[in-house]
Amino acid sequence: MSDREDQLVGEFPFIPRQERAQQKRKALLESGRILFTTKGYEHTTAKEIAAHAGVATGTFYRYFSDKRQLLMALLEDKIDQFLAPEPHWFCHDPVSLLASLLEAHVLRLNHSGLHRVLPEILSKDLDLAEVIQAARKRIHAKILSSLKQIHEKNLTWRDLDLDTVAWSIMMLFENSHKKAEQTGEKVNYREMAKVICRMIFPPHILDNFPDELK
Amino acid sequence: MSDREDQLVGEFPFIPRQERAQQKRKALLESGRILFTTKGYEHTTAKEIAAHAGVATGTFYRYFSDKRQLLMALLEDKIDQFLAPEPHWFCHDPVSLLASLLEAHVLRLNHSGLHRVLPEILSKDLDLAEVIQAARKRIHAKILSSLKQIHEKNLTWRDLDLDTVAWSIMMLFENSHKKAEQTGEKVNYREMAKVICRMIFPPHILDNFPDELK
Amino acid sequence: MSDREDQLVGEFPFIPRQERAQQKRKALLESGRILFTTKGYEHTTAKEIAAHAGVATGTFYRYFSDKRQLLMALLEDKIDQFLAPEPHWFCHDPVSLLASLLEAHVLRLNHSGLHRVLPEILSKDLDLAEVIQAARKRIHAKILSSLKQIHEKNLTWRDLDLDTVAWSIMMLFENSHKKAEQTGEKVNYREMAKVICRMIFPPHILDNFPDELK
Amino acid sequence: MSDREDQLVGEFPFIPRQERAQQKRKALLESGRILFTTKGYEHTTAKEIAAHAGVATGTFYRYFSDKRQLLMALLEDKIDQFLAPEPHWFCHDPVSLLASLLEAHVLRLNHSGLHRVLPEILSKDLDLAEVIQAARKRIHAKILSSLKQIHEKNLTWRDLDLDTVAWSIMMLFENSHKKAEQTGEKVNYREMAKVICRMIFPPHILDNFPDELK
DNA sequence: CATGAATGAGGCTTCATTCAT
DNA sequence: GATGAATGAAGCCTCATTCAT
Repeated sequence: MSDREDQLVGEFPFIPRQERAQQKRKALLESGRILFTTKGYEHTTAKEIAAHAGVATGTFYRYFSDKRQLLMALLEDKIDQFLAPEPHWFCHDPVSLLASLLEAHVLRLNHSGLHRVLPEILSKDLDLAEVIQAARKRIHAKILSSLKQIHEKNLTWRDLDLDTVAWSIMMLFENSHKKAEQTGEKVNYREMAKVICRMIFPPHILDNFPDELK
Repeated sequence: MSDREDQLVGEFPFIPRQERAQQKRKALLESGRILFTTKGYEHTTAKEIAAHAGVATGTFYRYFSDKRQLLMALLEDKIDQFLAPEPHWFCHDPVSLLASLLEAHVLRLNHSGLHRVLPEILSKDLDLAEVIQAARKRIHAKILSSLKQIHEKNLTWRDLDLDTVAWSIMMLFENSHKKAEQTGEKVNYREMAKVICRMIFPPHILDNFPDELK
Repeated sequence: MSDREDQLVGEFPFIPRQERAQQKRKALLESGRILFTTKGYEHTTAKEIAAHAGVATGTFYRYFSDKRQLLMALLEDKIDQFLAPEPHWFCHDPVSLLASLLEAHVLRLNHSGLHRVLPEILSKDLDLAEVIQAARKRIHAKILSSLKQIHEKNLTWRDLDLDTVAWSIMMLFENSHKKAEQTGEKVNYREMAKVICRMIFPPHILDNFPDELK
Repeated sequence: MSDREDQLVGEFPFIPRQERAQQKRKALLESGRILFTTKGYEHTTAKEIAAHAGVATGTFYRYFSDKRQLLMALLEDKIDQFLAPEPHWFCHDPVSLLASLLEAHVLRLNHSGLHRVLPEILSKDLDLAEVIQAARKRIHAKILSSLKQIHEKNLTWRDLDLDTVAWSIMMLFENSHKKAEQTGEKVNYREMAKVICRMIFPPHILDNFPDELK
């Protein structure tokens, strides 16, 4: 933000270079996001992004070395969002917890829409594929460790294969947005959460979550 | 080589046009499949496919109107495979059933590899996206109907949301191949099957599947 | 050459693929040569060369990977021509010999005109610069060895620095075409040859070239 | 730094506009010279020159209408240097004279390095080509007139073609720097001078230059 | 005056598709 | 039918030059 913004109201609008530039950069990012998610990555050209952002083609290249770099900038720090959040089971009501996590996750996904671009690129961009792969492993490890904690407390099915459950949870999260896309209806996150919980907890635990975790 | 080649010696070599043509067509399809799954759809050119199939560029266009059509021909009748098979629960051992279904599913996927091409195209090819969507709905309906049958027989959790479970099963099937890709290890289909079964059946049913269904 | 060319005269003109292709390649080379020498290398675009050759832009890239490669193809085996020929002094009349060598050299240069393109590229294309440098050393060595032979026969100035003379001869050859360009008149090669001979031979040798060399 | 900076301490720093401007202009010229000679004219961008000179891109265009004009400013008054100096034969030792002229010439050339840029532009810039051409004619005329003077004094070969000799001298001067570039060694200017003198003077003159010219 | 962001024409190159042979 | 050369539209990117601040 400009130093001057907190000055007198009504002053002649002055936006310093950097901020203007940042605005253009942001406009380009936003245009890129919109076009990528609308038409697909390959079918979007740098020229189009620039035009959509209201700048000349050359301006695109002032801010991004190429289309890929713009995409990377869009994905930066967002990758983990596409996968799944780490659940914390220390909660008296895992169903509600998961339901809210799911909802938040789907909202995040749909906010940027970038998750729809990923599949298109992963087959061609091995670097990015590796990054995603690594992120998935990270998330998987986190979920696994969460599961271990409750498993040690005897809260789960006794013969639970934690690795498989963790992976299943991750998959259901990653694809949770597709349900709405498919049916056109609003997703019932609570029901999804119940299904997930059933994979983990025996009914007597679910029905009466132990007080010591509250 | 044609089946007819081992016919009478000295006979004028006669391979019906259609058969030769079909060979070329098949070669093109196979080359397309290999290159699409290897390098991605967009990054594969018609020329490359033709070269890989050992025919001229122009020949490609005799058999296929364009690259997209070749892909469609490849996908033809295969789309359902990418999604999930319809399970039949009338079986004394649902875990084994699902495990074998899962394994067969993953083998099918990896056999053609075409499921890796789909994500790349769906964002651009709305027609195909619709086809896939329709297929998914079909599969979903089938799984749902299967679930209904066992639900009516009181074999499942009483408060099961069949729709959500059907969808979850479908997602886990659709993505089952990713686990191997991620971990590099062989997938334990039995454990995955157990997880899925847990979503459906209460333990007492699972442990002792009723005889009347055998 | 086509198999059909030795067939009946008057047959429908059929030029096989390869030959046609070679014609296009030659047309592109010739167009490249003309445009390079006319407008300069940098100021000539691949598109222009293609247009001048009467083909589409893409055709250019079927025959040449880029502009540089076309130039290299033009220069191939011509580089030595731009420098200087190796004189053979075993001749009863070195002036006439040099005069004819000079004339032939200038004719060669002006035939292709490519020597005018070289200076433009040498500063940017270090690979080519090295090739030229090597060629110059080769020529220099040849001239030097020629000079040594006549020096050993006591035909030259006694205190001749052969290296410097060889180099001077090479420079005068390399630049001989510029005289015509500058004055607009026809060059008097004989006078130039006399000047060169003066650098090498004392007058009594020049006036009466020894018989044993005839 | 300005000459005025060492003036009175505490004085308001006053550097006249023109002087500052001249500093920038000089910096741009110097940066242009360095980059042109290093990377070639076409491969140097205005932005680069400005950056190298530590000014903004736009500033470049305040001082020079374009890249070409900067080059012209660099060449201004230097063109004659690239060609050859006018020798004055009224000297008791023409070899030494020419040797020192040659050395001075090569030093001048290498000082700016701009002679390496010329070839690149001549093919495209007909105006400059004409300027150079004119300069060459001027130099040629001067050398010719020098030669005439000594020719009239019977100091030269009797059958000297003055025009050709003048032109040869000019060529050897113009290209004298190349010898060092090629061999990597230091040039022996004296030997070069001897070669040139041999083109002009008969041995008895060279060995015993007449006193009346001293 | 200085700045450097913005412009957009223009060069390079690829590739889906056509078509003469 | 088969061939593969030819096409040219379209994408990528650079850079000389302008202009608002």
